[in-house]
Amino acid sequence: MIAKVILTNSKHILDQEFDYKIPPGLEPSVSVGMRVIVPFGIYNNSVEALVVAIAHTSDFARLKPLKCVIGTTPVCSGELLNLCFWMQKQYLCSFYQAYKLMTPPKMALTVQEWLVLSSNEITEVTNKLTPIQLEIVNFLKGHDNVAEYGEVHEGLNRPNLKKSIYALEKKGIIEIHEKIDEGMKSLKVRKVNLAIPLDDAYLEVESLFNKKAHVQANMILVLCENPNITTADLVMLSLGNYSALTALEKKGIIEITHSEVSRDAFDKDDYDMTNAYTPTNEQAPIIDYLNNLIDNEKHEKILLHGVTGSGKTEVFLQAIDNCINHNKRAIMLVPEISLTPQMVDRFVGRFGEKVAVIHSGLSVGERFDQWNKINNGEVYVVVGARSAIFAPFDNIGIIILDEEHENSYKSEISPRYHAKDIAIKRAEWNKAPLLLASATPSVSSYYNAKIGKYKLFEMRQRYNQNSMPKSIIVDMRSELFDLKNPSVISLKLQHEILKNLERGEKTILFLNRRGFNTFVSCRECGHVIECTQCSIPMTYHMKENCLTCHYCGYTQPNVTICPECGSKHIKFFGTGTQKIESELYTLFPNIKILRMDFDTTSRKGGHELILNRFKNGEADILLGTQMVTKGLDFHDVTLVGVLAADTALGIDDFRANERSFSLITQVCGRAGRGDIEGRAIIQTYQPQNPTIAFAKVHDYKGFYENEIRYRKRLCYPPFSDIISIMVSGEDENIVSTETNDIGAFFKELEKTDTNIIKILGPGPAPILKIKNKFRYRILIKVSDAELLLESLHLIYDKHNKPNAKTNLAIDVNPINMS
DNA sequence: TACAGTCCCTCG
DNA sequence: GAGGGACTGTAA
Repeated sequence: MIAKVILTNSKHILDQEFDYKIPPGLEPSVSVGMRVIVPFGIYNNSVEALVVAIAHTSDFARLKPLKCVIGTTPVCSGELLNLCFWMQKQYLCSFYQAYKLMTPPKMALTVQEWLVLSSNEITEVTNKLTPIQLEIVNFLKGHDNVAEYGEVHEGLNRPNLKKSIYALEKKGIIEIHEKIDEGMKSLKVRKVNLAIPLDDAYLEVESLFNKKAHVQANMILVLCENPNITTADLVMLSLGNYSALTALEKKGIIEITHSEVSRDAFDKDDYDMTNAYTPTNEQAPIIDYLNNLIDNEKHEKILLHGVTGSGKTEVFLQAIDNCINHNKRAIMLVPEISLTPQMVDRFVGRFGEKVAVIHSGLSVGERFDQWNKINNGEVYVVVGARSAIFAPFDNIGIIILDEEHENSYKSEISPRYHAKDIAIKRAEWNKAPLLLASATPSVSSYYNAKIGKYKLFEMRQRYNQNSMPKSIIVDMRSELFDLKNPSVISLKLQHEILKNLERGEKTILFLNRRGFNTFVSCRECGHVIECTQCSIPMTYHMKENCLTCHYCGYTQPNVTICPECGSKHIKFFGTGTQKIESELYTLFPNIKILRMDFDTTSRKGGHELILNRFKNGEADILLGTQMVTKGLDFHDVTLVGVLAADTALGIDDFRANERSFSLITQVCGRAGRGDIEGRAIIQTYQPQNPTIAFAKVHDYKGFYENEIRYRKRLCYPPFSDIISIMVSGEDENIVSTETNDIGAFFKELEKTDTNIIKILGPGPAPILKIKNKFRYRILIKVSDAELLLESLHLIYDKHNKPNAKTNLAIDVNPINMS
């Protein structure tokens, strides 16, 4: 039998299949989707690989036998394997890149090479060694004749080092040993129990005390009261030590067992179980419809458009419950920023141990254990952000994407996939319904529902019949000139905040910019301080008195003189969350504010901490960036302020309107979830802008009709696909030339290919430089991206060579156009 | 002449 | 990605 494998070692990204003989003894244990170690290359180095097929014949005459199998079960099901191949084609990435998404981090084996000097009597041959070989021998002599390859490489820093090392091995001067490290493993603990009956144990204690072996005696006493505890706990509780422990084990009084424990992502004891409630008139038909699809194993795409607070989550919970009853699995995707403790509470509260939660706050170990639980079928539901769509389930009953319009579902690194597209594939293959839900569906999804590709459900009423918050638009243009208010907080908003303070109600304020000032410039020469590595203005952070680049994180001390002209007249422009915070303290001296942005939440659990403090009434105002717009459900929040509704409108992107509408609607939806009616103040410099006007009255349909006309007229998605081809690299000339080459290819193709609607560029990207890499780009608007894939693969293969000085990124329907 | 560096191809 | 072979460059 022959195994077709693909190397899954980051050092061998070969992206092709290799055939290996399966030694007869291993035949029963090798199957598709399993990890194996194969001998690779002329020296038969051990390399990890994944079995992607098993065949009877091979086109190659001399096959090597594979060395061994890793683990006992496949890490990749047939479905996920197919998904890897599909992604490889669709997203122009390597098999390895796709495979990495489906397995937990740090799972890969590491192979170390140890060099051992085999004899000291090398004086005769020493003369015949080349200088490099001599250096290696001397290095080993200085390290007790043994060193790891990496050490030698670092210590000598010579090119072609391996060549000389293998030459030395051939001469018999050194030996090369491989040491294979297994990577992440399950956490093991040692637990202690009595090996003899309890009565005998007390007799032992007595005799031990008589022998003055107090430590051992105490340890047994503690163990009698606390059976099955860990060795560490026993030593700690009994003030004992490990030598006494081994002594007791040798005497046969206690026994030590090794067991695996799961690194639990959440403590189940902290959650109260909740029960399903009777669905409302709007929820019931959707739940019935989904259950019917689940019962009959029928794939369908459903769009659920439900206003904020309409009880979408209960629909998810009941459909998932039905899946579990059918012994099927469910994937529940939420955007990372709405993966709040509140959200997790509801799922864990309903399904308890049947849920695995995957989020960015998990440690590598926790992630590994969660993945294993899913792969072993121990859990039924996965709740997680984008990458949770690759959960290794093989009997999926439903896939749900909450907030389906969210940008975070699109990966911005290769493979540049959209979780929605993966979800569609997996739902189709599993004959399961796919539920897309949002209060502000993406224009493309709503269009698909309108033309009948998706089944549409709408929920117009808030749960408990609460009304939508009443919104007021404040024209910020008149604020400074007519009302002489220099603050970025309008008089109207100040008034409403005061009202809330008096009544003891809570307020959420949203501003999509962190830091104190958003850019710093010289009043005399107009020079704007930019990041040294990116072509991006630096943001001023007052607390640290420094300038930070929000693209690469580069931080430098604040400037007092212009680095360009030496002038002392430096001015700070633009408003960030820090500035609002300090203005609020000036306006309302006794106010309590919690600021939630990247700067205050970057520590582990920071997000959770702030929300808990707000929940416990420790603040009057929650002020923050996008993080405050999603999924928060606080009943005593009655006022929401959008400080600058037009920040997202100015962006040069066809999705600017869509983004603004959704952001404003979502944040306003945080108000009035309790019994008191909510209010929303929307501050803008463009009060006549239709997007803001539609958002004010929560009119999604009006917004959609307006937007889809604009998209159709200018032939933007969903009426076309946009493909971005980005070349980046440290040398601007090389990057530019390469981009022009690719541009020429498509310009030529455009003459005959009717699929191509328009080509923009080649030219520099709007942000020319990020992290010292220059970026040039070509944008191609096509009727159907699928039809251009073949040409894209041609370009990708030609321009994506290893060791190239440039990097090529092809992105279909990118989220970020800068 | 002997070693070092470079290009290119292959790895099953 | 890494190694080998073929080839080229360079110091003696």
